[in-house]
Parts: sequence; C-alpha cells; structure tokens
Amino acid sequence: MKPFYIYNTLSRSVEELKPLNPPVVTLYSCGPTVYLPQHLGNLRTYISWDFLRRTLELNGYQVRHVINVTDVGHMTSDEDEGEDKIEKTARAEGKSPLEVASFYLAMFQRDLAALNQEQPMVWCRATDHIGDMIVLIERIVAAGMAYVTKSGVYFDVEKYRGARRIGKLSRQSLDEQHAGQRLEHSPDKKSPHDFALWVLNQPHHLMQWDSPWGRGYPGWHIECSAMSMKYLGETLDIHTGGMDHIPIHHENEIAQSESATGRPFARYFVHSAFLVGKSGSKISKSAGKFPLLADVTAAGLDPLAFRLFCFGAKYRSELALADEGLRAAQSNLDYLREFARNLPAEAAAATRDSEFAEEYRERFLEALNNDLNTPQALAIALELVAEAYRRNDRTIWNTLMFFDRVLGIGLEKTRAAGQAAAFPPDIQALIDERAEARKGRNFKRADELRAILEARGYEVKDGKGGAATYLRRDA
RNA sequence: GGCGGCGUACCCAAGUGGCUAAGGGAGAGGUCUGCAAAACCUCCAUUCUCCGGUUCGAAUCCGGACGCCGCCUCCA
Repeated sequence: MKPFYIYNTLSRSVEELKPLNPPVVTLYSCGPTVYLPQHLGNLRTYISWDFLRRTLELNGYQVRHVINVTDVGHMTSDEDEGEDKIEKTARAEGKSPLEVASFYLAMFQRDLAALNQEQPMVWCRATDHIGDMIVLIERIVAAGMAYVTKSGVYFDVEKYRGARRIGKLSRQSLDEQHAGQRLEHSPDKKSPHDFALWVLNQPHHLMQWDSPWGRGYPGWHIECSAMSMKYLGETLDIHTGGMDHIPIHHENEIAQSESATGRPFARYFVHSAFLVGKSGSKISKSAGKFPLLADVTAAGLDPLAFRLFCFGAKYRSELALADEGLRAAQSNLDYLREFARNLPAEAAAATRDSEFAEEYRERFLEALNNDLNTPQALAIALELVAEAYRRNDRTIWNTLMFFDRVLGIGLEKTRAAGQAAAFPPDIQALIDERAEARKGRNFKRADELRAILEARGYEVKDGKGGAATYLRRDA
C-alpha cells in the first residue's frame, strides 16, 4: 500500500495517514444544518470528502464514512438563547421543525446524488440520537468537567484547561478569544468560554426532550461527539469539516469527548476551504442570496461539471466561483465523455492498456496521495487522453476507469449509452431524412435538419463518406 | 483588539529553494471536413502584487508595504 499524505490541522502539517485499524479508516464528516437548501459552497465541501474517501478506497482502504445532519439546536442569536434556525424556517413555512429538516435533508441528498457522491455508511440525524447525547453528557458530568445550572448543563472550560490543552486546533488562547465580547452570555455560566451541553428552561423552543436535568434540548457540539463515537468508536481516524469549525465547534468537540473518554478523539482533523464569490467573499447561508446546484443546471451545465470544477482546485484552497471556470469544467467533462463515447470496442475490451498509460496511472495516484492534489490529478487525466489521441492508440480504458473511481463522472455509463444508440421513431425519421439529403448533396436541407436535431437535444457529427453520429447530449 | 488565510497570464488553478513557471477555459493561426462539430498541431506569463534581504540560486525562505478575505455568535 502506498503512503497517503494529508494535512492534519492538529499538527498543522502534512502527515502520512496511519489508521488505527488498517485497512479500515473511520471517517466522520461534520454535516450541515438543514433549514435551507445547501449552497454550492456547502456542496463543495462534501464533494471534497468524497474525493478523500474515493482516494482512500483507491489505495485499498475500507472507509467507514459517517455524515451527520444537524436538525436541532442552532440559535439565531446567542449561543444559548434565541430562536433555533430550523424553528425559524418552520414558523415561516408553517411546518414542523422535523418536516423542515426532512425536506432540506432530502434536497441535500438529491444534490449529492446528482454529483455522484458515494453514499456514506451512515447518515445520522441529531434528533435520532438524543439518548446517546444524554449518556455522553452524563459521562462528562461524572468526570467533573461540567456543571448544572437552571439554564442548562455547561462544559467547564476553565477546569478542562487545567487538565488538558484547549486551543489545540485554533492555536488561540482563551484570553485571546474575547468570547462574549460581541454578545451577551448567560449569567449562569462561570466563564464566557463555557458552552452548553444541554439547554434547560427554554419553553418557547419547539423541540424538547426529557433528560436527567429536566426538559430541554442538546447543545450544538455534543451531537457530533455522541454520533461519531457511536458509529466509529471513541477514537476515530479522520474528522472533517469546514474551516469555520476549527476554532469553536471542533475545539469544543475535542474537549467534551476527551473529557468523557480520556482518549484522543480524532487522530486527524481535516478542514476544507471555502468556495468564494467574485470579490473573494465567502458564500454563506446567512448572507441571504446564495448559488445553488439548480442554478448551475439552469445555466445549461451538467451537475458533474460542478464536480469537476471542484476537482480542479485543492480542497484547502479557496475556490472562486466563476462562470468561466464552470464552463471550463464543462468542457473537460465533454472532452472525457467524448472519448468514452467514441471508444472503439476493441480498445474498451482490452484487458491491458498500452504501456504509455502506466506512467499516467502512477502519477495520478501520486498526486492524490499528496494531500489530495486533485487539480494535478485532473491535469494528468486530461493529458493521458490527449496523448492517446496523439498516438492514435486508444487502449487506455482500464486506466481511465481507474481515474474515474475518484473523478466520479460515470464514464462507463457514458460509454454504454454511446453503444446503445436506439432513437425514438421521430428522431430516427429526422436522422434518415438527413442522411438522404446529404447523400443527394442537399446540404441546405441537411443543415436545417441538423439545427432541428440539435434543438431537440441531439449532438450531430458528420464524418467522411456520409458517416454521421447522433447522440443525446445528456448521455 | 486577537487569530488565520490569500495575492501566479483575460478567467479558473497547480507549483512552496535549482530542469524551459503544470493543466484547463477563453483567444489567434493551421490540419481534417460539403459546412459545422469533435480531435490533433502551433502560438499565447524572461515572469509569479510591490520593495528590500538571505542564498551560488527564490514565485517558493525572512522583513516591510499595499490589496483582498475569513474567524473570534450560528455557518462547509
């Protein structure tokens, strides 16, 4: 097995991955809050984790991937008070919080499917794991790292600071954080840094559960600790999330998890950079208007063009969303598909590729194993195809299939669709008429028919001696 | 106030001490073609925001300036 290197926020350096129990790798991805559609920035993050997972699988690892969904607990204002964002949407749309969450979760999952994301082993929702969270909070309380007040159960950051280190990830000392400077915090908290494990006495909150401390609901961070440990064990290999989770969410997850178990929580923390707008500013839900996958398809682009667009930049670099960039990705997609469609049967059936392809295969894997350098990997894939055209030797299909295990653009499907070219009768009639016209050198009519076919979503390509191919665009 | 990141051609984007600064898109020219498309070939940054420094050698390291952005409240 070749070494796989990944940037670990814990050490701030690229490290070789050494899973706890190889060949299994446990991977937990911090999921989104489902009260609005997930924008392209959110989707980029999950596609990055899909690249990570597929690369690990390409290396022979068995990945146990869990993605959670936050369907309770986010405040609009203070960390402990105020209205839950899901509840806010629920009130606005006249639905129950669970209906809102289910609706946007389904939309999120549809988007990921359209982007050819592999299904995680487990999708877990916070509201299905309240019991697990309560058990974990009890362990933290028993460890003496939390205290109970009338407004909730809080994690005692000061006490934890004495025992271990906080600021492992953000490299910020507590004094530097100025927590509570911009917002009021609960007077019950011993320190503004303390965060809620369980919130009590918020009668207006719609989602409430019974607990040993009274009726209430869980704090935000506890769900990830509880669910990741439940499905992946007390120490997981890789924990992923957006950059924005480094200073608060993941810091707190580590603190509460390690307080409960006394063991390291995650061996590798991997964080992704943002998709940004044209001014370089972050695309975020709270900013009001934000681009969706539906906008990409409405612009006539394939969802997989967005996937390739993301593949074209490193997960740790900000990526600027630009129309020209998306169109470039669509061109790459068309280029690869075109090759797959027109692949001669004998080239597809070959069990061994031509020798020159071998070097590309190695370079591709090497690029990915170097902290997921997807843009380099993409360049290598495109170069291989160009090289095949140049040599007029297309026996590279096995290598392309190898690439597609991470690229995830479904080239096999494209090729199969190219083989089975059965057209609807009306389309076939137009094709036949066009063949006749060309045969009779009636090019004016032939061009008209080409325009009609193209308008119906077919691609028309003429070859020598009256040959022509017709393809559905979306195949 | 603190912490962090970024600035590579018209656009997106690799490269982080040493072969000619990846790759794609756009653009220009060409081959092929009834035309168009696709594909292929050629061209397209003596230079990496700017100014100093270290070094035999820097886009890459150090210092400074300018510009853009993120986080410290929920956010991928």
